[in-house]
Amino acid sequence: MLNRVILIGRLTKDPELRYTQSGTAVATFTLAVDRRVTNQQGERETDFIPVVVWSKQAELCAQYLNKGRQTAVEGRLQVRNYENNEGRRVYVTEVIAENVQFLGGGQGTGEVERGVARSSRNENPFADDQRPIDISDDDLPF
Amino acid sequence: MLNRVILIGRLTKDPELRYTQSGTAVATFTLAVDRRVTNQQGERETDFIPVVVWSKQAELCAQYLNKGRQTAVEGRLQVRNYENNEGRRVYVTEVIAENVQFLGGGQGTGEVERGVARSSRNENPFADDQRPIDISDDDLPF
Amino acid sequence: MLNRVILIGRLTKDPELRYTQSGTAVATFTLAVDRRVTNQQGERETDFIPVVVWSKQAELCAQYLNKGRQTAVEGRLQVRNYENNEGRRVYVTEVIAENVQFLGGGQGTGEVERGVARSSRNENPFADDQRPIDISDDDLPF
Amino acid sequence: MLNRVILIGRLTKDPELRYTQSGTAVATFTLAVDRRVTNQQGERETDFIPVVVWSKQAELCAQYLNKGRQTAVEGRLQVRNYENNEGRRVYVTEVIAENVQFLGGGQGTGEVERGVARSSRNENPFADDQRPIDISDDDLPF
DNA sequence: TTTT
DNA sequence: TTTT
Repeated sequence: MLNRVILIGRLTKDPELRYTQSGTAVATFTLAVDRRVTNQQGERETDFIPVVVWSKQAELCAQYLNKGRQTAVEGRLQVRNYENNEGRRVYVTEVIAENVQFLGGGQGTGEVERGVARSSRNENPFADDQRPIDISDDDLPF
Repeated sequence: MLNRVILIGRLTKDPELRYTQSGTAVATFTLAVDRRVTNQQGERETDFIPVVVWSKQAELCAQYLNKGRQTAVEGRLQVRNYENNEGRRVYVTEVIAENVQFLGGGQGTGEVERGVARSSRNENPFADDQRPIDISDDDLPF
Repeated sequence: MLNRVILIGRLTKDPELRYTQSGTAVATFTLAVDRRVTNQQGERETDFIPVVVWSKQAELCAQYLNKGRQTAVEGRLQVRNYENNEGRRVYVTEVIAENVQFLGGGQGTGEVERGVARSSRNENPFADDQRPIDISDDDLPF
Repeated sequence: MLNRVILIGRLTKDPELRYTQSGTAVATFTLAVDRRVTNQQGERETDFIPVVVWSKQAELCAQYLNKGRQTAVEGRLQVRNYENNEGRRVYVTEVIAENVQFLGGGQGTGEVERGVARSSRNENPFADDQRPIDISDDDLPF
């Protein structure tokens, strides 16, 4: 009925961009989100939260986001399940992003803003490669 | 840095109430949250989202919530991991509730509102039983 | 960049339904939202928050919501300003709803659930009256 | 019952820091939040949203935030009203911040991080001045 | 393993 | 499997 998630954190790696059979773009990345309070040992823990972005915005993420970049994500929680190769049902909880804001930088720190093309600085195999890979169109949220 | 989740859904079962070694109450339940859009087969899917509530509010949940009850939860996303008995690392994503609102029973099931004591109508083994069980105090979010 | 509001409260009156010149429906109502904490005098205060709903959902609100009904609203904060008849600039802050959930009547008032037609029980002049009135199409959020 | 606001925007000016009679710090500032969609004239409008921060966090805001700084605010909507000098009741809607995240910068863009003392670069009369001023302790949200 |  |  209502399902809303808002996160601000940093990417643990560059996003991965894939395409469904029907050609829809999907980007995935993990956000490291520090907890506000320290634990009983006085350490600040971090949650690592998987994020999925679809369509046009997936391509923008692949183009402008990279490891360490501070990012805000607004979306909803979704639970997928599948059978793993040992025949066990595995549950995966992800945030399906509806709005992604690229932070950290703004006034011009990041390479993004300084105009360095992303494809020139990393090994992302999807940068120039749009071949369809193994993601079901059933996972499309629209 | 910022981690906020807000859900409205219905409990799939009565909440389970447990106590850590140090005596802190923990309630757990699953919220069934319908998606707003239908899928490509025209069906409305549902996400089943695990919720954890601590302390005083855990006891209130055990007392007033029950299967089917419509409920709003405000909290944060947390990812725990542990090694299962096959030696595999399992990741569990849960919503740690900071605020739970008991809403109307919808079609009017709500025994809560009609004043029927919960302990008289179900088999919840924890209703009268506060013995400590196997939850680590390390999981305490405060 | 990011602007998200989520409220659960009760309508202080039946919603008002109007139409812009171009025929778009607009519903407005005020949500009474109790604060979670009491003030220094030990009283629980309430915020009265104006909500605006557009289009199809405006008509659903006019049809199904009424005074006292518990409701969840998800939307964004918007600040309008206009000059009043004394030539002073007045600022109006409203929540523009994107998603409205009709919740259970709580104490069991919910005529909605009991199937009593809304138009038969109130004086709302808009119930059978769709004449355009004075709302600018400039206020349309789309 | 539930009242949650999350904003990301930029400060229109440096924050103002004041103290209540009883010595509690209060910071106020306005966040400029761009709308995601353009209006019917193709322009991107901006909402200017007043934010109030209390206590320790108010002092941190006065110390580290300044005009133009990108900031995330999590809090709740509150509506105050008072009688103006013409005897009219005026309603003021503000976001009471519970969590403020200083963005834009991070890796060292901002003067904040480069260690330039705030008091040396602006005229804020409160920078070295903690005299109590006219804010009622009744407005304290705790 | 799921709620209405 | 993790970010600053």
